[in-house]
Amino acid sequence: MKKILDILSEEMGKAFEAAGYDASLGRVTVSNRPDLCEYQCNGAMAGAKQYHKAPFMIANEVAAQLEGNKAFKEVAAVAPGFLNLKLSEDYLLSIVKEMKSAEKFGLEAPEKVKTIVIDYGGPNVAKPLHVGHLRAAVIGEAVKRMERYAGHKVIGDVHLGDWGLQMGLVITELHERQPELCYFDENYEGEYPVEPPFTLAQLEEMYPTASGKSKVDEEYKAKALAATVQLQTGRRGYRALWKHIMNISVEDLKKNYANLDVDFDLWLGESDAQPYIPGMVEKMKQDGFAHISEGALVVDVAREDDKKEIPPCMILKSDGAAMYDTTDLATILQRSHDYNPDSIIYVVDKRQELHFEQVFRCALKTGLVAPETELKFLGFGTMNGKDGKPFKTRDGGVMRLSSLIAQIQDEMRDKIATNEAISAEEAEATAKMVALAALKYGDLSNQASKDYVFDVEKFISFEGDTGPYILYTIVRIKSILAKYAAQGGDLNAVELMAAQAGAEKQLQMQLAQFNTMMQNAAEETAPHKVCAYIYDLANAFNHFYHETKILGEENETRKQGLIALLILTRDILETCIDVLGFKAPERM
RNA sequence: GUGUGUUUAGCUCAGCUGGAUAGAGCGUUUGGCUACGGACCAAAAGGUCGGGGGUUCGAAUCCUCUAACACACGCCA
Repeated sequence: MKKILDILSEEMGKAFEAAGYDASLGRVTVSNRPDLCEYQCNGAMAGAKQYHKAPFMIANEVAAQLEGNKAFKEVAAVAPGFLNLKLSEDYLLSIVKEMKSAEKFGLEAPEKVKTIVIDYGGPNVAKPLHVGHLRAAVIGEAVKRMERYAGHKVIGDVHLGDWGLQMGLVITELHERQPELCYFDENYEGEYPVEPPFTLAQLEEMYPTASGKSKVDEEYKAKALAATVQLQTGRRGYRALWKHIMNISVEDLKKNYANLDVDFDLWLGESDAQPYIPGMVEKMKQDGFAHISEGALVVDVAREDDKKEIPPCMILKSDGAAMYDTTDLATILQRSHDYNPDSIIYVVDKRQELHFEQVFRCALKTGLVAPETELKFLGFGTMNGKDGKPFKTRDGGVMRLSSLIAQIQDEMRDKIATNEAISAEEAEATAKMVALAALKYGDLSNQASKDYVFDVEKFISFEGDTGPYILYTIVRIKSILAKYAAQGGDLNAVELMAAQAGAEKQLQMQLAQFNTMMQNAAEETAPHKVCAYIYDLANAFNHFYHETKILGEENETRKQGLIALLILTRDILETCIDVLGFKAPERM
C-alpha cells in the first residue's frame, strides 16, 4: 500500500494543480510543530519565486482547493506561507485498517527483488571472539533481516578469517612445542589422527603467544610466513592441522553466535575462495591488469580524478603468498559464480574502508563482477568505553565477547530477580532475552558509521531510550491483552475504530508511518532508524495508555476498538524488534 | 604530509530531499498510583548547532576557509 505521506502529498499536489501550480510543490511532511498541526506542506514558499507571487497568497489559493477534502479535517494557510494540516480521524482509520490487513503492514515489495550477499562477522579462527566482533555481528544481522523483510533475497556469510598469517603462526607455535608430531614430518605418508593435538583452550592461548613472539623475533616471524605459504600451497600435514583448528574453532564460534541470536546462511571463509585464486591471478596477468611492482604482483586502481593517492591492489606478495586483497577478490569471484548477486554488502570496521575501496575498484576493473554490481562498504565505528577510548577490560586487555555477554546477563538477572515471584528458570531465560535486547538496541540505536560509547549501565536501564524499555512496553501490552482474553474477550473479533482522543490519534499516526520508515531504513541500511521509530511508537503508546481506560471501558464496541489498536501496536513493535534481531518475553 | 570522518544542552545522541520556537534520553528540580504492569507518565530548568565568511526570502542542514579530535595511507587482517 502507498505510504501515508505519498497519499497526502498526492492530495496536496492535486490542490496545487487545481490552483494553477506545479503538483510537485505539494509535498507533505510530518509537522515539526506538533502544537500547530499534524502534517505540513511548505510548497507555497518553494513556489513563490517561480510564480512571482507571495507565498501566503499561493497557500491561500491551495487551501481553498482543499475545502471539503476527505483526508483533511483542517487546512490552514499561515504566514509566511505554511500549509498546516490536520488529518480526518475517519481517513486515518481507513489507512490504519488497510495497513492492518495488508501484507507486511503495507510495506510494498521492492521494484526489483535483489540478490544480496552480506558479509559480516569476519571472525578469525583460532582466536576467541572479542568485543570488536560484536558490532559486525549485531549490525550485520539487523541489516540482513531488514533487507529480507523488505523483500530481497539475502544470503548472510560469516566469512571466516581462516587463510592468513594467523594460521601460520599457530602452526609455527605448535611446531615449537611439539616438533615430534607427525604433521611436521614431511616424509609421513599415513593417515593423520582424527583427534586434534590440542584443545580449544590451548588453541586460544597459542595464537596470542605466537603473535607476540612474531613481533619481536624476526626468525620466528619468517617461519610463520613460510608456514602460511606452505599451508596455502597444499602441504599435507599443515592442511590436516588446519582442519583440526577449523573444526574446534568453528564449533565454538557457532555456539557464540547462537548466543547472540545471529545466524549465518553460509559458513564460508577465506580458504573457500582459495580454489579461485590461481585462475583469477592468471587471468589478471593475461588481461594485462596485473604487473610486478616492488617484487609483488599488483593491479593499479588509481584514477585520474582521485583526490589522494590510492595504492595498487596487491594480488600476490613478493613471497608468492595470498593476502587479504587476494582472498577478498577471490571471494567476490566465488560469490559472483555461486549467486550472481546484485549487491554485496560488507559490514566491516570502517578502518578497512581504503582496503575495500581498492578491492572494489579492482574487481570492477578486472571484470570479476558485472559492472552494475553494487559493492557496498558498510563501515562501522569503534566501540569506546566511557572514557571515550576503545573498550577494554579493567586491566587494559581485550575483552572476550562471551565475558561481556555473561556480565550483562548477570546484571540483568539481578534486576529481574528483585521482582515478583518468577521461577528461577523463567528469570534466567528472561534475563537472557532482555540482556540481548539491551546489548543490541544499545548498539543499533547509534548510527553504525560512528564510534559510540558502550555504557552497560545505560543500556540495561529500563528507563529512557533503551532495549528494556521497548520490551517493557511490549510486555505491558501483552499483559493487558492476556487479561482481556482471560475475561472472555475474543482477540480475533475486534475491529479498529476512529480515534477519539489526541493520544489515540497520535498513536495511530505513528503506526501509519511504519511502511515509510521500514522502506527508508532498508534502502539506507540504517537499523538506527528502526530503533528511533519504535522508541517513538513506544512513547506514543505509553502516553495513550496513561490517558485511556481500556479494560475498564464500558462501551463494549469502543473497548474492542481499543483492544484492536493494542494488538496492532504490539504486532508492529514485535515486527520491528524481530528485524533488529531480538525478542520480547511474555512477562518480565 | 595527504585523504576521510566527527564536532548540536553538564553527559550520551537524534535532526528525514534547507523551512516556523533546534529535539530525545540520562542527570537536576517539581508533580501524579482505590483503572488495565509506577520498570510508567506529566512539567520545569538547561543550547551563540566548534569558529569565520558566503549562497538563499529562510541554513544545524548547501559552498568556502579555519581549529580541535579520531582514523587510514603496498607485502598483517
